[in-house]
Amino acid sequence: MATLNEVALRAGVTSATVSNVLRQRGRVGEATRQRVLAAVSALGYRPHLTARALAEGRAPTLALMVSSIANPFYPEFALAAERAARRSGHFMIVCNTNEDPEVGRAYLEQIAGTLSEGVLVMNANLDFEDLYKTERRGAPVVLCMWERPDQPPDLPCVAVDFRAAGAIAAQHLLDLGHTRIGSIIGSKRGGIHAARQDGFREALRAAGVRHPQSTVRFAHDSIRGGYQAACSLLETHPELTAIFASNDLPALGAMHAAADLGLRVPQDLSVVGITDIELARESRPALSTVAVPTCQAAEMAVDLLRQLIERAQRGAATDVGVRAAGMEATGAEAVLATMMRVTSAPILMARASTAEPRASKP
Amino acid sequence: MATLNEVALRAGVTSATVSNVLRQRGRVGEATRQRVLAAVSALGYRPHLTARALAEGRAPTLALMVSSIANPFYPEFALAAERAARRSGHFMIVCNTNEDPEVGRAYLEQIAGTLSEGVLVMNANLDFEDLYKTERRGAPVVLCMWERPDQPPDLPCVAVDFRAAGAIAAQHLLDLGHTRIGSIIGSKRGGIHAARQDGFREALRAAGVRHPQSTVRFAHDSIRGGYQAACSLLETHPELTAIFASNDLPALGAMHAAADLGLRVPQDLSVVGITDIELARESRPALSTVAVPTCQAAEMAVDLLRQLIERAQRGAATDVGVRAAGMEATGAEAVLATMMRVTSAPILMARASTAEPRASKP
DNA sequence: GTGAAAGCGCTAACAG
DNA sequence: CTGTTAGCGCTTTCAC
Repeated sequence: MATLNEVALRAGVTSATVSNVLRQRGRVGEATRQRVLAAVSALGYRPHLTARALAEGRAPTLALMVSSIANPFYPEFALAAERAARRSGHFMIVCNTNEDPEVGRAYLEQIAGTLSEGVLVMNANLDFEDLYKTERRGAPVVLCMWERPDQPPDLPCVAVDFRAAGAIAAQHLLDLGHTRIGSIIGSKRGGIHAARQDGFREALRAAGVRHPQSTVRFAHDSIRGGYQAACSLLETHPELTAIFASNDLPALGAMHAAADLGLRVPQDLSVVGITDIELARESRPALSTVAVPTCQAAEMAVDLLRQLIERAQRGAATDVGVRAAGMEATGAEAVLATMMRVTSAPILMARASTAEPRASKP
Repeated sequence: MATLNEVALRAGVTSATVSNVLRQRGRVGEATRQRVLAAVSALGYRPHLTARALAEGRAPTLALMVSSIANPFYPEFALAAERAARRSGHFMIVCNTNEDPEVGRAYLEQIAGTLSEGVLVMNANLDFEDLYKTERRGAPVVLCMWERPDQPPDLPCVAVDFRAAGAIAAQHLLDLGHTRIGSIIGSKRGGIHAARQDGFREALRAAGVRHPQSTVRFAHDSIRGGYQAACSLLETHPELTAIFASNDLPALGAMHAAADLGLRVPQDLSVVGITDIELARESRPALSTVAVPTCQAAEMAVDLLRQLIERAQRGAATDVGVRAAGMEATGAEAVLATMMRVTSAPILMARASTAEPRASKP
């Protein structure tokens, strides 16, 4: 691998000049410019990214922390995030934490600020303390899918209004005429899907539809989890005409359960999910769901991160930027702490897994 | 971020000593060692990976080239590969080429040898010339899922015997008593799935079962592609009792098609795929398929890459290592060019999508 | 316009 | 045992 110096030697100039030519900086004589360019291509010179980053005082990558890239939701996000990162001149390192905060900490310790200029966090079960520490060390952190725009966290984030998503799902079922609806929440009670559950529940209440605790199941956020929860739900509550799942995977599982119990979807049972992962379009019947702007979120997250990085490099002593409504500017720290972007609203994707309830259902 | 020098200052030693302490190198007095360690934790020192890599003459990452991480097969592989990479002290950069050789080239140009020490290539539609060039520049390249152990490529690779996989799928169908079998190939004719098709076809021929061209469809390697191909197949050949798909996604699509055409799987139609992606276990009915050792392949690929990297660093002038059978050692170049590892054999996962054909089928 | 020089943070000889 | 000295390959003032 040819170095700058070798190129310089061959062109009869100094490495500074070659650097200037390559970076289109200052005024270099046209003649030398040509000589340099010739040498560059003759030697097949390519800049050494590691060396460049070190000299520039930056880091060449962004880190994406996920619990496991194998979760069907993440690859779509990762794809969009990587594209966006490339646009800002970064490569993307994928960090699978396997839901283990220790692993997450080890990653942050090692690469934040040294190999990665900033950190994107998908729901990876990280210790917030570790994230604060990372930030204090100078490596910006962005939470990629915050579920409560109404309650900004102490970290910059991109928020998706999942409460609205839950409400939209509920409204869809209500509009079809359902009144006996079960729900499957793909997290612990009060866990990550709480906002979705709240939105759903409130929409039902507003419509005067009962939704007793006994028709709610908390499940693992997977097809299998949804399957089990749905079986339990339908066994104890055969009168249900619809099931809401807080995520697409459990919704898919619920459809399987229905099939195994001899119920036809959507004639005997309607099923609706949230997210609109690719699989939702490919299932049989196609899953009705509330689409969340995944790609937009990824782009906004990377963009926010980029801005934070720029600010950090400029010394954090300058302007204010976007911040959460209702907050006073109490110094850069506080402003950073509540910086939030909100994606566009979730939208209903009515497909084949929902329909009007059959009047004849027992 | 504290630097080595700051730590040294505080401990009253020189940065070299701190480095020695941290890297457990040479003999450092216990007293100074303690002082250094104290300073390290007082300052919260963490080594700067970029600087370290530059000084050591290595690169801190491995690059994984995939066409799109959103392809359901890749995340499982990427997860295993990342784990393995961590073990060898590397972080993993994901490079989505979007099937575009230009994009792939741009990645290779930029990071191979400068930010990434080596390159893992999943079927990413890359230009082989670019890969050779990358290798010549000193960044080892490993093909991760070579489909023909019998025909080693000119690049180090991990091969999976997909021909055997095709044969196993065929044998499964034959054992069940099927004789009228259609096949869906998830690539172009003679394309990437050719070995799977060959293995399948030969097994049928060996058993004396006819498999005319008219019962073969080439399709896009996706659920949708499989769906369309299966519709076409079943429309023109209603007598078929089974369908073989060269990949799980098209197999899943074939199941959907059957459902839409009023055929029950497996009673009216058996479907078998290849790979055993997670989804295969979660489909209804669960897909019978031939499992391929994805994780093992990932680990072997990273391991092979690690060895190549080590060799490249030692100067490529030493030992010979594993190489394809029947090749003479004609210098390091030639040896490298034909280095291949073969994973353990694919195995049948007989699940619910296959059964004996109904005697009564028209 | 171009070169000389310092330095990014760390490692790796080699002296002492 | 510890310090000194050179870099790794590149960028970036600042003179000439």
